[in-house]
Amino acid sequence: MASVRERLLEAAAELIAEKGWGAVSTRVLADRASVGSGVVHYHFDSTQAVLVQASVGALRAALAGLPDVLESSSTPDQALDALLTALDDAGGRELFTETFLAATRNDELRQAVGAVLAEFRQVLASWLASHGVPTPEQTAAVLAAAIDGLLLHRALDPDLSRAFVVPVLGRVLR
Amino acid sequence: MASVRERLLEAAAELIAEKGWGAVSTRVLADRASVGSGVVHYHFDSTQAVLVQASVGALRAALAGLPDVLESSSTPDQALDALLTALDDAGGRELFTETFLAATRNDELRQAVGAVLAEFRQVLASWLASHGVPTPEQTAAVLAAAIDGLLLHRALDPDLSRAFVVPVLGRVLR
DNA sequence: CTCGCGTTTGGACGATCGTCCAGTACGATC
DNA sequence: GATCGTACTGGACGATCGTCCAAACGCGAG
Repeated sequence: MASVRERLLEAAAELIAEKGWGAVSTRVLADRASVGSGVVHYHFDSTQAVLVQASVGALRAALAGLPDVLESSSTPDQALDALLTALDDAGGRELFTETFLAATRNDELRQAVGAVLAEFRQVLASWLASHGVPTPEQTAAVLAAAIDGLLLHRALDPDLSRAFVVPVLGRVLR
Repeated sequence: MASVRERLLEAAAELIAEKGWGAVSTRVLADRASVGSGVVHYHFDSTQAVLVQASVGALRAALAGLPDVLESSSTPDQALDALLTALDDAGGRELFTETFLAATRNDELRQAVGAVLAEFRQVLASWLASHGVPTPEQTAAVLAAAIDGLLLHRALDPDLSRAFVVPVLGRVLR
């Protein structure tokens, strides 16, 4: 069984995606991790701190998986498809959107998210550059934003499948 | 002075963008509208109902402005630029993202947002079609999602200006 | 002036919030 | 077996939550 600290972080990531950042309370969090409510403030300074660490951790985990996803793709369209698939699996789709939104209202979180996003763009840009995509930095930045928007819209509209999206969004990679 | 009902809806739209959907409370809402706290439940069934009506109203208002924005553009890139400008001005950038996110957790809101989104896509698709953009329906759907993602990322990264974005995203319109 | 009605107020209610803390459980050390 | 420190429990605290309601207000009709 994972440590209590890890269980709390896992529970936090689940609950942010499920109920929204503002609706994750100390007791709901402790219940989901199957621990007493007091343990949250034993391992963390505040309930907000758990949410910040959990969401940033999820972002970093997704970033760590990026090189593998890109390595296994030989064309830009394949990479786009693989990217969408990978992000779909990585925790609830809503987790990333919730984290970005919370980052606009919390300076510490904004800095951490900004750092992860910058590295995401850099990794993506260098792959794009080595595969002949023009203006790789700008393309990577816009692509990152577009993918975030797609994660959000797909939660509302199941028709927005990868097969539907890739042929269109793939045009920015030419 | 606008009616109390209208002031409450305005205040709700402001506060959703400012503090997040889950952090708009009955009393904060009443304070912002400069009314007593009880008046919220005189005009509306619940605090959630105010948020739903306010956010859907803002979405519809943005939709109503779309034809004018498109009419005044002659090229796809111009339209994209005008679209980003218009949405920047329409209430806090975070309002749309918050609304979409809340819609994934509230069936009534999901339906209303889905209807507005469908009409947005349809209007945009027919403009794209008449300006020679291929696969206009799919392009409109992906463009709508990409624009939402850009609104979110721009809140975190001021470098993501229109001049930066349009040349890249404009490639999907070719 | 007085009535009646739509509007608004501010406080009461129980539930839940974040945080804190006295107390318990338990393995390691002597 | 006694002692200790870490990990954890569950309840107490005051603040705030959504909702409801008795009372007061403003104003046109009679």
